[in-house]
Amino acid sequence: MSDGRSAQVYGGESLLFLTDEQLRQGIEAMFFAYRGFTADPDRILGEMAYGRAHHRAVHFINRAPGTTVNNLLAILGVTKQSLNRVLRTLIADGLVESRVGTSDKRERHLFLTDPGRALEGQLSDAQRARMRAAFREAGPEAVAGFKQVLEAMMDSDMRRAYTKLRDGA
Amino acid sequence: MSDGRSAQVYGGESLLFLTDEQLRQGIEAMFFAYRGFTADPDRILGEMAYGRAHHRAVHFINRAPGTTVNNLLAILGVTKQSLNRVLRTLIADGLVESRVGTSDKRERHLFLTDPGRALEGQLSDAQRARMRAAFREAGPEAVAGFKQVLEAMMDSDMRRAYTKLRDGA
DNA sequence: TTGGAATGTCAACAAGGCTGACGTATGCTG
DNA sequence: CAGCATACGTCAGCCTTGTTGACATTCCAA
Repeated sequence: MSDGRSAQVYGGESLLFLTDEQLRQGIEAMFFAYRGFTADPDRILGEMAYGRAHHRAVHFINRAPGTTVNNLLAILGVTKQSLNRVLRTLIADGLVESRVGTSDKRERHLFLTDPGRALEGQLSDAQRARMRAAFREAGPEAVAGFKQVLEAMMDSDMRRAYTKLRDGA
Repeated sequence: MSDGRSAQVYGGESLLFLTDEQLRQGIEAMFFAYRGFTADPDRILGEMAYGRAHHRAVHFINRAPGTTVNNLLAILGVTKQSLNRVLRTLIADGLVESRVGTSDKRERHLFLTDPGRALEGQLSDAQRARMRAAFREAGPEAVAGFKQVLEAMMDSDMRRAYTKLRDGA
């Protein structure tokens, strides 16, 4: 598997993009790019008492207002204790509102307040700016390929969450 | 910036791939895909006393044998205290060897031992398997686009490190 | 009415970032 | 040679964010 021969030409089809060397490039590209991807919001969050976990929570609450805690848990892939710690501070600081469910009163539905929306906007503006610059530099076809590969890289659970968010909130 | 109008058609050129909606998809794709990207090595590491930080160190030492501590520091983007904690355990466990430099005796050159190479192989086999499946599913053109966008998303420092590793170790 | 689901909370812990301070060995430069 | 800079290691302490385990509460549903 790591003998560097995983991309022999066989069946008459060139698979040079599957060499270990190509795969290693992809791995390192993901590593370095993810750093850039999080750098701008991290800078903003560093000036406050918040971290990346707060950003993620705020992002997905904004994305799907009224989502339940359990729902958010599944998307973020952390324990309820971890998420709860983050949510508690966001609620205490008045950025997130938690409303008891109407049909099922066990559930809590989460919403951003105005200040919460303001923070979300600030963070995602920064992140979008970098994404926009990268998309513009690479061009539409590259962007399509970028999304295809990323989607194929997800665990099936995450892929379902991703496409669900994408195709209709 | 977040008014959803950032992708008007102007100058006669369609920029529909730059809508806030498209950018948000890219952001979420990065988030979900990165989880998949790290999942397999994390599972392996979880069974040992190691974490993601050890994986990163081992990866880049394998990638550039004899690299110095300072060099690795720059690539990983962490403090020397953070890296040192990781390196100390790897050296103590006999996975990494640290040799005093010959020309400059202040420098330490880092190498994987045989057991170190074995671990690196195990981790990168797992990570490559997922990357290979994703590349195969998406196809060569998507892979090219994937790399283009990721490269464009990096900070310039990281981009330099990435291309340097890519074009000639 | 009872079991289970959804939520919240407390405690304890670990990984892995960070800063600051300090020490040592080595290299370079005036 | 003296002095400053560089490379590295280390100690101490802090933060965020993840984990497990235990337990209480609330409420739906069989």
